[in-house]
Order: sequence, then C-alpha cells, then structure tokens
Amino acid sequence: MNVGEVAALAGVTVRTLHHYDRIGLLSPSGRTAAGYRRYSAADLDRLHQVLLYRELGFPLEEVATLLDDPSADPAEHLRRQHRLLRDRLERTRAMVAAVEKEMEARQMGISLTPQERFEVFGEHDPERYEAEVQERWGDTDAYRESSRRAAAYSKEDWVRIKGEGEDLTRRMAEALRAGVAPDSAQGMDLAEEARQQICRWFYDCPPQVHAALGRMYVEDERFTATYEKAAPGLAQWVSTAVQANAARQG
Amino acid sequence: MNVGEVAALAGVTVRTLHHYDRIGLLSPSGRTAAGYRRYSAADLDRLHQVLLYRELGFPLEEVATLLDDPSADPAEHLRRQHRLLRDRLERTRAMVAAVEKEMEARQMGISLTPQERFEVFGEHDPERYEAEVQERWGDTDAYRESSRRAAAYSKEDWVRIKGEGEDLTRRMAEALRAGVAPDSAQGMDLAEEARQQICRWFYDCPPQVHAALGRMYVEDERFTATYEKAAPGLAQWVSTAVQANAARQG
DNA sequence: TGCACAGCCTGACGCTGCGTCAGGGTCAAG
DNA sequence: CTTGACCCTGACGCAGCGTCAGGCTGTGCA
Repeated sequence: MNVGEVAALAGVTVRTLHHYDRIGLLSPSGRTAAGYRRYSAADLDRLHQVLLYRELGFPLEEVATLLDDPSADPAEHLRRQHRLLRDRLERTRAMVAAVEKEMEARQMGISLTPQERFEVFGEHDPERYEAEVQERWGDTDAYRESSRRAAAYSKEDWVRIKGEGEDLTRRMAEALRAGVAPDSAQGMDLAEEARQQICRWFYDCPPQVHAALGRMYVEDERFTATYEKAAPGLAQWVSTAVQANAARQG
Repeated sequence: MNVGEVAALAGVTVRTLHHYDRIGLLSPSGRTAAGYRRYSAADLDRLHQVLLYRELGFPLEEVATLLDDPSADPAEHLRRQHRLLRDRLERTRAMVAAVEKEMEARQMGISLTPQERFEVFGEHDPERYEAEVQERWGDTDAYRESSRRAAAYSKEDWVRIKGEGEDLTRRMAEALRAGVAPDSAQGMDLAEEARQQICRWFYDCPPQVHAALGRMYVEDERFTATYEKAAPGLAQWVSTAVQANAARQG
C-alpha cells in the first residue's frame, strides 16, 4: 500500500507517516523504484500498535523501545494496553461523575470546595502518568519477573495454553452432543471454566466482559466458524452458556 | 494562595501556571508588593475549567475564547464537558472491546483484518476531533440557537428552574410526612419526575446515572443537609425512591 | 502521443505547551 | 542575620507534527 492509502485507513496524515519513518519508529518495508513508500501487512500491524500506545500517552521514542523489545511478545502488548485502557475508563468515569456532582451541586445551590473539584485529576499528570507508572514498574524486580514469565508463555507454555483451550472446546462439544442444555448447571460450569482460563492466562475477565465476548462468538463469523468446526451449533451453545453463567454470577 | 500551593492542589507545575499567566489564559487576580502571584477562589474556579477543557483536547487558545465568551454561563460549560466526557467514555469502551476482541482472536488463531483493527480509532484524529466537532457545530444556526437559549437560562428561566426543583422537594417532603413509602408507586413517580427535570434542564440522565446521584444524596453530607432541612429523613427517602425507580425502569 | 491532474518525494520552517536552567529577590524560622 | 524554601523573569530546548515550496511520478483521456 502507498502512504496515502495507509494514512486514510489508519486515520492519520501522510505527514505523520513521513515523521514516523524519519525517526525510525515505522519505516515501510519497501520502496518502489521511484522511491515511493510501500507498506506491508506487517507494517500496518506495527502502525496499529504505535497508534494505540500513542493514544495512551506514550512518547514516540518509548513506543519504539517497547515495540522493539525482543523479549516482549504480542500478547504482552495486548495485556498492557488492556490494563491501561481500563485505567483510563475508570478515570473518565470518575470525571463524568465529578461533572455530574458539580451540576447537581449547582442546582441545589451548594458549592463544592476546590479540593473536591481538583481531586479527580489531581496528581494525575493526565496521560503521562500512565506511561510513567509503566516505567517505574519496569524497574522493580517483581514486575520484571512476572513480565519475563509472561513473555516466556509463547515459548514453551504456549502449547499448554492452546492445549487447555482445545481440551475445553472438546468437552463443550461433547456436552452439546450429549444434549446438555447450555444454561444448565453443567453448561454454566463449563462456561465458568472458560472464563477462569482467560483470567489465568490473559487478563482479569469479569463475568460481564465475558458475556460480551460470548455475544461475539455468534456475531463474528470467524469465531463462529472455529466453534462450528468442533461441533455444529457449538457457537450458539457456548454463547448461551456464557451469558447464563454471567447472569448467574451477576 | 501562592503559585506553589495552587500548583500542588491542582496537580500541575508552577511553570504551567506561569505559562497560563503569560498567555493570558489565567492571570491571578492579584500580586503582593514583592510581585508574588496571588490566586483567589475565582481563579481556582477558572483553573478548574481550564484543566477540564485541556484534558478534553482543546488547544489553550480555544479554551480562552470559550471561557471568555460572555454569552456562555457556567451551566453551559458543564453540559458541554459532560457531553464530551461521555463521548470519550464511549470511545474508550470501544477500544477496550477492540483489544479484547484481538486477544480472543489470537487465542483462537484467527487474525483480524487491518480495517477492523483501525476502525476503532479510524477517522477520529484522537482528541482533536472532539474540539473540532464543537467548532463545526458552533457554526450552524441550529446550534447557536439552542446554545443561546441555553445561555438564557441563568437570566430569567433560572428562577423557574429553581422553583420547579424546590416545588418537587416540597412535594417529596409532604409524601414522606404522609407516610408514603419511597419504593411505592407514588414515591417512584416522584423520583421519576426528578429525573425528567434533570433531563429537561441539564443533560440526558438515564436511570442508572440517576441512581448514582441518589447514592450521593446520603453519602455527601451537604446534599444530605439540604434535604434534611426540608424534612428529617428526606435524604434517605429520596435516595431510596430514586434507586427503586431506576430498578423499575432498568 | 501528450498533457493534465492527483499523488509522491525531500527539505525546511513554524507552532503549541510546556520542561529546564540561569541569575537573582523574598520571607519565616531559628 | 543567616539559611533554606519559595518566588520572580527571561531564555533556550524539545516533541510531534502542520504547512508550504519545489520538483518528480503515474495514469486516464483526448
């Protein structure tokens, strides 16, 4: 793809891509004879990561070191991004609540103290902080340890993770064939097992989040196809089981 | 207050306050004989607004024009901030969902198309866009009309708004004294009326949001005091009614 | 075959929103 | 009256692009 196409796709300007090329953050993997930049699928992948980290407030140079770190596999980036995004969600929620409180206070003729007003973004140093926490944590042994363990996943444990997942899918398919109802206790137990697997290997996945994932299993045909390959009707079955399990816990 | 104190309170650096002074965005209302900046409560107020708008991605110059617009009363700023914050909340939620989808896809060995990956922040031009939409809308007649009407609140209708609020509070107090249960149909109807009032005059307030406000009525002593002044036990009564009403609708 | 027009290239300068010294007064405590 | 924390005003620097300028490329159509 040419710069213009990539820019349009990613929602950035051509100048931005030029800039990323110049500073070595994202250099297209090829050029035409005339010197035109040519971006490959892998380049798009990287651009995606760059934009996510940028949105999270990381300075570009740090983004480069993060993405070039050979000890960090893709899954680790996803986990980190997920964590930071959830932090931001929390913060935004707090700010919305603060504005609503202020409105309510106005209507009732109460005026809030300055401390109250500022506390929602006090200390935070808006976006920066998220990146800094990363940096700080990056220096502690504990984090490095856990991070290294995480990175080690894709080397040897990855097989085990995949195996566990496939094993569970197989047991679900068996249950389906045996006529087990997805919203029965047994069906929900299987769904719960799936949720726990995500928690253990990937990220903290509360029932509500899991329910959203469940919906995706029937809405996105590629996920559907993967389950249908194990057993016809399994996508719908799993989706229902997950929802029922979430409702049971909620 | 001195610069250092203000800076600590608001979570910004002294340099930032110097900068805001220099560009005329926020000049302290006084100076000591020695030239020290002295910030008043009104200055803190303004700083608060500045930081909110800044966080929302507005360039400082635009923040200045917004805050110096004489036809914009405080309530209008709150409504705008509220709207923009909710937009951001939505966007962040979408990004979290996208990362989760990507994780799930990885685990199942599916790979997403570039289009899919970028769509969450495609087009958006991260923060900037929020401000731009403002600008664009600011040019349409419809918006200017509604905006002017909104601004007119605090001039004459403000009395009516206050009146409506007090009237409702009085009727609630009467209900309480008459022994009406807060979670009875009558109690919930009163709560619903309160919610509608917020919708009409301030911002779109779905039942869930209203429930959160209800909790505040008993948690924040100043809100509690306002209600207790109308009738002892009213704060708890209103809170319960609001929650019941939200549950009824949810 | 040629040309018009969109798209690509490489400098180079500009702008915002501060961070970061430098060099020098101020004030409260001890 | 001194020490250390705090304040002042320049002045320069830096990230992350926006925005020309000046020139080559590629293609659809006459």
